[in-house]
Amino acid sequence: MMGKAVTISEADLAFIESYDPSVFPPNAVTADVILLTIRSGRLAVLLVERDNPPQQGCWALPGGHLDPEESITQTALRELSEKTGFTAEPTHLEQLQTYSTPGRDARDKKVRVTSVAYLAFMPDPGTPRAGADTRSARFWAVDDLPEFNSLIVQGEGPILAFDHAKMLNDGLERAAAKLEYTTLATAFVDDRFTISDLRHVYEAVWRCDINPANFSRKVKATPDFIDPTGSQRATGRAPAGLYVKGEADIISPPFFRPALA
Amino acid sequence: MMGKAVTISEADLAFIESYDPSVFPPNAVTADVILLTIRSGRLAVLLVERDNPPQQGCWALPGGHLDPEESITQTALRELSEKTGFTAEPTHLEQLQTYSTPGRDARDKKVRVTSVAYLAFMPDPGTPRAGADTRSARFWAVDDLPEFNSLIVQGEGPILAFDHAKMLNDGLERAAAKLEYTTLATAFVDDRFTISDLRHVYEAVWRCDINPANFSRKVKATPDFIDPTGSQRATGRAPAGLYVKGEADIISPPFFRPALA
DNA sequence: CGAATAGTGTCTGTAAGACACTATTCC
DNA sequence: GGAATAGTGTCTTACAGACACTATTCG
Repeated sequence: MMGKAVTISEADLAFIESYDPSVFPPNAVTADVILLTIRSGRLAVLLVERDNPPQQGCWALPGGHLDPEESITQTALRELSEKTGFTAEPTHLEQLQTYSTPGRDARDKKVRVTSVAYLAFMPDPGTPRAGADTRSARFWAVDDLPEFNSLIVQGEGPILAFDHAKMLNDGLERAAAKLEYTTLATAFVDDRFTISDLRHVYEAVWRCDINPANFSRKVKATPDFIDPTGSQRATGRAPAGLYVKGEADIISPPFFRPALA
Repeated sequence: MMGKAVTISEADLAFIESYDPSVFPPNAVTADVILLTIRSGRLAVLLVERDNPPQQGCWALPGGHLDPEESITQTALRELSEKTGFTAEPTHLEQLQTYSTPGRDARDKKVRVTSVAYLAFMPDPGTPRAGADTRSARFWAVDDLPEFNSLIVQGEGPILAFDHAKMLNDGLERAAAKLEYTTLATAFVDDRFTISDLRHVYEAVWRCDINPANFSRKVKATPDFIDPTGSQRATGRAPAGLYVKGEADIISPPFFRPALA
């Protein structure tokens, strides 16, 4: 559903003319992107190594400031492209949550920094190149990141800047939840894929094993989840059918992930 | 899980000293609250009639500007209290989404206005009183609001300001979805409630009839959803057991709402 | 051949939903 | 008594998950 276009009345035009925005305190608004992909069967997230203060040398989610004429979603896409050199857009992008706790960014001492986090999925886009303000950029397997709620030991993994560990955690939970009732697993695989490819997405995001027989049957029984192409992929041990994403965005009944261990 | 507390290094302190926030364009950040309750068995939302431009005379979600020292969640609670006179806090408050499309607020001509929408639930708190900048404040039954995606005819219902119709729509969808897999229906009823009370919440939010027999059995079979108090309420036709909310926040397996008609 | 993968058949346990039926209270 | 509400019993259907089994390809 679209919002109704806002028309500006004459009374409002007059008001705006005389409106003084400086009566309200200044704010900075940024967008940060949690870009997830599957590499070597493992769930991985894109991080950039900061080349400037604050938190110079820490690893952070790619992101940056909202420009005046762009939507915050456009900010997310622009920063992702600028910081990583990727030309392809993610196959899925959704807003996750907004983080605005006072003190989350050291710059809060001068201006309040509110960040809108985005969650993005795409098939493995290859190796990023470091962009503006970044020392390096790479995918990290989520399993290789330090436990978010334990002490971080130098050298064992990247140190995450700001509250990005919390953002990432929220994003991983959202991703796992969304695979239950949507067809978003297809956002992680190439245009044409096998049912095994799709199952590997579920296994990576949910961190569990899934029975191939039951999964195959369930995917094929869900209306408009996947459409057969008729062709087969013969690179594996046995030939497997190739499919494309179907029309459905919501799957009903849902796929349930196993209860947490 | 908590985010790691951010400690500020000496390098960052020096950086912050010299940091000039005016290199980034100015922004306004606001919080708007979608407060839902059940009145006379119908789902209702709190709206305030604007007494100042822009969109003077339109109905809007209660909300306002982020103060420098508060979290955006605190902004939501403060504005709700200021605009309606309610002293009790909602029994549930969660962040919904952030709205930042250029042009969503006429003040965008001077300063970009980004709004963080919150979704709140509580038992019927009675009649609000209009606060600062508001001509009046009242609950509207959601069914009595004009269709969001049709032309709004003057006099048939409140005209919603800004993109608040879209926010409300997103909030209603979130509320309906959350009743499926959480125990949040209890946030709409008093401390002690009957199973019928709880069923009426589901019926109002999902806008459907639910079989009382199956609902009763399912609620009682879900571990830690509700705890019996031992006492009974005798105001209805037949005595009904009184319950309080149990420990669980998530229900598994979920309650499914009927497929959309 | 043996190992690995793709996929079918079949069985079991759980749960949603339909509905008949009983019990209690108010009018 | 009659109407409305609270709650139990029971039956049917659907589906998740377990697992045996077949088919195909690669080494």
